[in-house]
Amino acid sequence: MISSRFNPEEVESKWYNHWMKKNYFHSEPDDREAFSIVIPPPNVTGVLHMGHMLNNTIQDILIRKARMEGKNACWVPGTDHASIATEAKVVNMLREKGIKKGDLTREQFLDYAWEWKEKYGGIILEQLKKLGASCDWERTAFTLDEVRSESVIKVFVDLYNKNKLYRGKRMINWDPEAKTVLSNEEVLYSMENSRLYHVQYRISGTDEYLTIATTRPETIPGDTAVAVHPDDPRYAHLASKKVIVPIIGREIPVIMDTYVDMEFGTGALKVTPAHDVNDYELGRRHNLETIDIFNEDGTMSPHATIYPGEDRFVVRKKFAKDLDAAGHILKTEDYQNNVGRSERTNCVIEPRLSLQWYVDMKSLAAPALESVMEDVIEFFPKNQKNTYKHWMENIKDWCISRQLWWGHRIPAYYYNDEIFVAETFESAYEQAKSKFPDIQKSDLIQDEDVLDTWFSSWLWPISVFDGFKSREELDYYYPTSVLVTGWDIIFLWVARMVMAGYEWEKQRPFEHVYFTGMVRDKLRRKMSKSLGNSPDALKLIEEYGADGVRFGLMSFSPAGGDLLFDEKLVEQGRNFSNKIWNALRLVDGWTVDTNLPTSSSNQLAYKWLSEKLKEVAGDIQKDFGNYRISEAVMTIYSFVWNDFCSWYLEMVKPNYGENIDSTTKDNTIEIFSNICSLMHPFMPFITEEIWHALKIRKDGEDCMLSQYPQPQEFDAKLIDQVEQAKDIITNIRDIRNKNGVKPKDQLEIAIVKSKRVAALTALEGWTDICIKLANLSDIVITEDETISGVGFISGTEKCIVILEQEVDAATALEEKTRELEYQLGFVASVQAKLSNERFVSGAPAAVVDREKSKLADGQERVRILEAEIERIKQQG
RNA sequence: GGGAGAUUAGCUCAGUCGGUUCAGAGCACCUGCCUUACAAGCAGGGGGUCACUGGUUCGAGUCCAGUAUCUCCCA
Repeated sequence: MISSRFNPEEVESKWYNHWMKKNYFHSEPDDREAFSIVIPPPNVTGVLHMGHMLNNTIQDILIRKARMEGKNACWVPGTDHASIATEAKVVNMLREKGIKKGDLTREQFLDYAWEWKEKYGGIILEQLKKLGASCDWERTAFTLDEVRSESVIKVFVDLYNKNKLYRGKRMINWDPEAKTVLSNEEVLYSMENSRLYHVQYRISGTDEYLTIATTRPETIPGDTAVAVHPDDPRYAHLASKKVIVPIIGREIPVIMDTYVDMEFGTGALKVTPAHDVNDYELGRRHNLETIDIFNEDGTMSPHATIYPGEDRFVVRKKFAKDLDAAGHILKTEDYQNNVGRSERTNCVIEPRLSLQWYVDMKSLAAPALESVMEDVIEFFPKNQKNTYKHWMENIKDWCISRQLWWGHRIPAYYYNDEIFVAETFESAYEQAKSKFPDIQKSDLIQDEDVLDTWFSSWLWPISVFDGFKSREELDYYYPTSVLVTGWDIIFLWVARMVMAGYEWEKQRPFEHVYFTGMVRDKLRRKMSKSLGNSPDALKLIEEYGADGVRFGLMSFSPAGGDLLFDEKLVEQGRNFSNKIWNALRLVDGWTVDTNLPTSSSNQLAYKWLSEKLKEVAGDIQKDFGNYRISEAVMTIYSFVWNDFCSWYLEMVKPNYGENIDSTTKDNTIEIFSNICSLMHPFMPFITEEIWHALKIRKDGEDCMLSQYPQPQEFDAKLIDQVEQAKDIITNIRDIRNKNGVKPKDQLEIAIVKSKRVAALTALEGWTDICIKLANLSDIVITEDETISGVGFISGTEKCIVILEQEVDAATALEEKTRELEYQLGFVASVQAKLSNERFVSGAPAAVVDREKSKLADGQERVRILEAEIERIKQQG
C-alpha cells in the first residue's frame, strides 16, 4: 500500500541518480536544434539561497521543457571566482590559523586560496542538484580555470591592442578594508545619520573668520582651498584672499566656482581634492595641490600630520574635539547624507586618487545598445529596456584592476615608464627587447594587480564553450537561447556580456533575457544574511520537497516582479505534491474487471479531459512564449487539482467495493501520464515517480524524456457542454447545502425543454455524469415550467430541484428578486448599447452580434426569473 | 536633482487588441462535512466606487492629462 503522504526525500535522490546514470543532462552538438543556457555563475563562496533557487528553478523549467520538445538542450553550470569575497574568506581562514597575508608570498597565498576553493568551492553546485537542476555537469566551468583564464588574458591583450583599454590616474572608489578599488556598480549608497560640523577658518591677515560646513572634519588636513560661489554677495570681498586651515596652520586660497551650492550649509565649501570626487574636479579646474592624507587601510598618513596611523573614523571624533577645544567649531547639527559602502565588505568607501586600468566603454556600447533597443535581444519584461538604455547612454569607463591576488593577474609588464602588454611574459619581453635591446628579464615587472571578476564573467557565454580558442562548440550553442538573471545585475553583468558578444562574436550572446525579481520577505525587505530573514534553502527542500519548493516559488513570481516569500507558498507546493500523490493512490488501487463494459459517461469524461488537456497545452505554450511562467504554473495547478482530481476522477471513480473497466483505467493512466509530462519541467521528481508507478515502462522510457504535450485543435463545443454539466451539479450542491439536504440523499431534478437541453441530453453519458456527481435519482425533461421546487438557471436553461421538504419561500423570493434586478440591469445596459445608432454602425459586426446574443440570453433569463417569482408568490 | 514604474478583494497579484455575463486567481475568511485517494482533504459561500479628478470614445479597469501616495534606478 502506498503511503497517504508523499515522501519526497528518497524519491528525489533516486531519480536524480537515475538521470545522472543515464547521462540525460549531457549534451553534444548534433543535427538537432540547440537550446542552450549558461548559468549565472554563483560565487564559489556562496551557499544556496532563495534567489538562487528562484533563478535556477526557472532555468531548469526552461531547459527541461526544451529537452522534452526534442531540442538539444544544454545548460552549462559553473561558478565565478569572486575576487574580493574569496580573498576575504581566505584571509580570514589564514588569520584563524595564525597566518598573516602580509607574511606570505603571492604564490603561497594562492596555494592556500586554491586549497580553499577545492574544499568549499563546489558546495553550491551540489546544492543545485538537490533542487533538481538538470545541468550538464561535465561542462562545469570556473572563471579562474585554465580555459577561462586564457580567454580573459587574450581579451585583455586584444582590447589593449585595439586601443580600447588604458591605464590612467583617476579618482576611484577605494575599499579600505579589502584594500582594493571598486567599480561604481560595486558601491551601494544609502542615507545614513551623521553630523554636520560648522568650522571656522581664519582669513589670512585679518581677525575675520569664514565658516564652512562639513561632515568629514578628519579630511581638513587635506584641504587645499575653500570655495564659494562667485555670485555670493556674502563672500565677494574674499576674492584672492587666503584662509588658514585650522590647527594645521597651512595657508590656502579662497576660490570662486559656480559648482558651489549657495543654499547649502554656509555657502562655503572646503576643498579636499585627494578625497572627494567633486573636489577633485574643482582641484583640476583651479590647479590645486592634492594632499593624500590617508593610508590604503583608511588610517591617517604622515601627510595628514595629525594622528598618523589612526583610523579615519576615530580621528573624525578626536579631531572634531580638538577643533572645538581650539574654538573653531561654531556649531554642529544632525544631518543625513548619502554614504557609499562596499557591496562586499560593507566598509565605507573612501574616494581616492589612483593609477588603474580602464576599459573604454564608449567604444563598445553602440552595438550593444542598438541590439536591445531593436529587440534583437529581447528583454522580459520589456520595461528593463529603459534602464538599460539610460545606463548605456551615460556609460562611464570601467575600472577593471583590483589590488588583490586572487584572480587573473593583469598581463601588463612595466619597464620604468614603459608598458608592454602580452599574453605571456616571453612575448612581452620580446616586445621590450626590440625597444630596449639591453633590457634584462629581471627588469621587466608584471603588474601586481588582478582583474575585476566581471571581466571574466562578461565573456561567460563565449568562454564556457572555449570559444576564444575553438569554434566547434561555439558555432553550435552560440548565441545561447535565454539568459535568466536578476535585474540587479543588469549593468554589472548583462550589459557587459552584450558588449563582449558584439565585440568578439559580432553577435548577440543570447536571444532572450528573463529578469527575475528579488526574493523579499513579507515586509518587502530584501532577504539577507544580516537581517536573518532568509529561510534556510536546504531545510525548505527537506521539509517541503524540492518539487513543493519549486512550485511555491514559481507560483507567484512574475517576470521582473519581486517575490514576497511566505512559507505558505511552499506549503501550497507541498500540498499540491500530496494531492497528485493521492490521485496516484486512487488510480493505483483500482481493480480491473475485463468483463465490465465502458460506460458512456466514462467515455465522455475521458473525451472531455482530453480536449481540455489540448486546450491547456495551448495556454501553457502561450505563457511560455511570453515568459509568463507563474501563469503557466497556475494553469497547471488548476487543471490538475480541479479538472483532473475534483471532476474527472470523481466522474469515473467506481463506487466503493466495485471494480473498474479496463478501458477507463487505461485511459486514466494515459492521461495521467500526459499530465506528468506537462508538469515535469516544474516538478520533475514527483512526476517521474508517478510516471513509473502508473505502469511498467521500458528501459529509458522516462518522464524526463517524454514528449511535451503540444497544443492541438480542441473541441470547444464538447468542453462547453461538459462545463454546463459541472455548472448544474454545482448549483444542485449549493441548493443541498442551503436546504440542509445531505449528500447521501438522492434528489430529482427537472429541466425545462429547449433546443440546447435536447443537445445536452443527446450527448451520450452527459445525463449520467449529472446523476452521479449530484447524486440524483433522475433528470426529467419537462415542458411544465410551474413544477414546484427550488429553481436555478444554468446558462439560459431553467432547472428545478424537486424538494419534498418545505422550502423557505421568503428567502427564495428575495434571492430571485435580487437576481432579477441584476439581470434587468444587465439587459438594460445591453439594450442601451444596441439602441445607440453610433454603436451599431461604428462597432465591428462581430461585437454587435455578440451584444445581440447577450441581449437574447439576458431576456430569456429575465423571463424565467419573472415566471419563477410569480410561481413562488402564488405557492407561498 | 534626473528618470522609470506602480496603485484592482483582507494579503500577493493577473486582466492580451478599448467590446464575451468582466470585475478574476491563489491565499486568507465564513458555513457544512473525518463521504474508503487525499483534514496537507471534500462540498459550498461571502468579499472590490479598479487611488482621485477630468478628458477622448457609441463604449474605459484598459487610452490621454492632471493630482495624491508608494517603489525602484541613476546622480
